[in-house]
Amino acid sequence: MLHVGGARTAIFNYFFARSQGGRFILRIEDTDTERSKQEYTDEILDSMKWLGLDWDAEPIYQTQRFDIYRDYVRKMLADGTAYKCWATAEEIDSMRAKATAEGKKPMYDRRYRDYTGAEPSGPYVVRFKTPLTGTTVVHDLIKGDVTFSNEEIDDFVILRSNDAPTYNFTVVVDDVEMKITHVIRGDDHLNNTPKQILLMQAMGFKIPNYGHVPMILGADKMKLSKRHGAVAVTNYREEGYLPESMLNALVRLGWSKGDQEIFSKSELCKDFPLAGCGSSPSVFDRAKLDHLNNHYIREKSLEDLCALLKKTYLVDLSPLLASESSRKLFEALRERAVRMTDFSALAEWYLRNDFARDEASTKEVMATAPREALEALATKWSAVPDSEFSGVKAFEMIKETATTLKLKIPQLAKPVRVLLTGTLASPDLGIVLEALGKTRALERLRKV
RNA sequence: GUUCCCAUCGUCUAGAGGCCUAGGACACCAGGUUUUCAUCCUGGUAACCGGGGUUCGAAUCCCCGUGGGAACGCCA
Repeated sequence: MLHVGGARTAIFNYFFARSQGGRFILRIEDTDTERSKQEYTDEILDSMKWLGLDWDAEPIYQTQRFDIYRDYVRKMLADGTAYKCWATAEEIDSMRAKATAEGKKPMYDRRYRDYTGAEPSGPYVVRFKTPLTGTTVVHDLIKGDVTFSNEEIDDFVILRSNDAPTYNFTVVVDDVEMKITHVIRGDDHLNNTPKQILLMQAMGFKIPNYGHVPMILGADKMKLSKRHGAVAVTNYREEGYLPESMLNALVRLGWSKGDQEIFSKSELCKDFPLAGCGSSPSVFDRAKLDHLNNHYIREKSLEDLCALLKKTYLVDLSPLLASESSRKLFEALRERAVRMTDFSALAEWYLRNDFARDEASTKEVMATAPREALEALATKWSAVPDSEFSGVKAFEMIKETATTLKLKIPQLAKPVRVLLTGTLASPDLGIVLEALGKTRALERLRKV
């Protein structure tokens, strides 16, 4: 799945590429043939499309380029910058245990690095002959220069015993072959970067620019994981968030431009200064996402909302588009919807006559409801000719009735609201009445 | 454990030595508007991790400490 961290990285890459007039290319790093599945890739592509991160050209799958990587491995073997290693898993485990016991980093002990004897039979991997001395500096666009001592870096595996190349090797080959100018990724990769630079140097490649963005953490400041609730982009779509909100929320995580909070996709495509990236990790906040989502829902036309609700959330609000009065109601609902999934509950009382009621508030309000006032109101409403019944007029009658019977307006308005909508939290009564119309309003009022 | 990264309100952040009595947004609280809830308007609470330097002056630069994160795989 594409989780929010990955999505944020993709967003930074996308806007950086677009704002620079560059190309944004999607590469599927599926070299772990045991674990990669097309359905996972499909979900990622689906999430990218939903966010509106359109990529240039066809995605490149690394599994289709294995021959290319193997050629490079052969070359390195031939020029002595890589070597075969026959160490077994058990041997490597004990090497690491030994190193740890000595207070060192768990590493391979390089026992086959200079091996010149006869090649043992049995499986082997190919390892990179990492320089034993010196330092490697990552000139990071976000973190600045980061220096690594080469002796900290293992003779890592570049070709597995099943003949599949590893991530650190394939990305190096591809970054160069695909002429990648900027590599922007999570800072969990910062430690990989010197390995990749060393490989590039060994193969005589030009080093691209790197930028490592800080991670996104859960509310407990731990690495974001499933126990923090929704982490997949598709979860958020299901929960009723708009791609605009997601994009806006994610782009402001670890990046800013002065005090600006609202950013549109087109604006970011024109201008996305990398200098706006911060260097400390950030916590993803649902409350802020909610706020943004309400903001973007309000910006949508009723037609767009209706189409989106039908397509993605299987909710049909087209009856609300039908008349002037129901459109006014739709507009009022749009103001209060935080998530797209809120609409069906918000509009239910209008769409169905057997709508669900909020039992608690109904009971409470109706217990003290002024029966005679409700009846008087019903009589007044029914006396109005159908063609002259309006929300404004019907609401005026509520006020009149209340005043005449020496009631405070809310004493009558509250029960009316509950009877009409089943809840105390509904839009303006004038709008409700106008949308409902005389017949339905009366029907509900008489259900005392 | 080792290496690397990071450290401003609860959260996202502004801040590139004097403009900082530390600004904005979300959340929260209070008041106002309103026929309810919400919206909307007004106001409020709330932060520079600690200690040393450097400097006339430090949230900003340096060092140490502390805390957090990441990496150390025949995962990516």
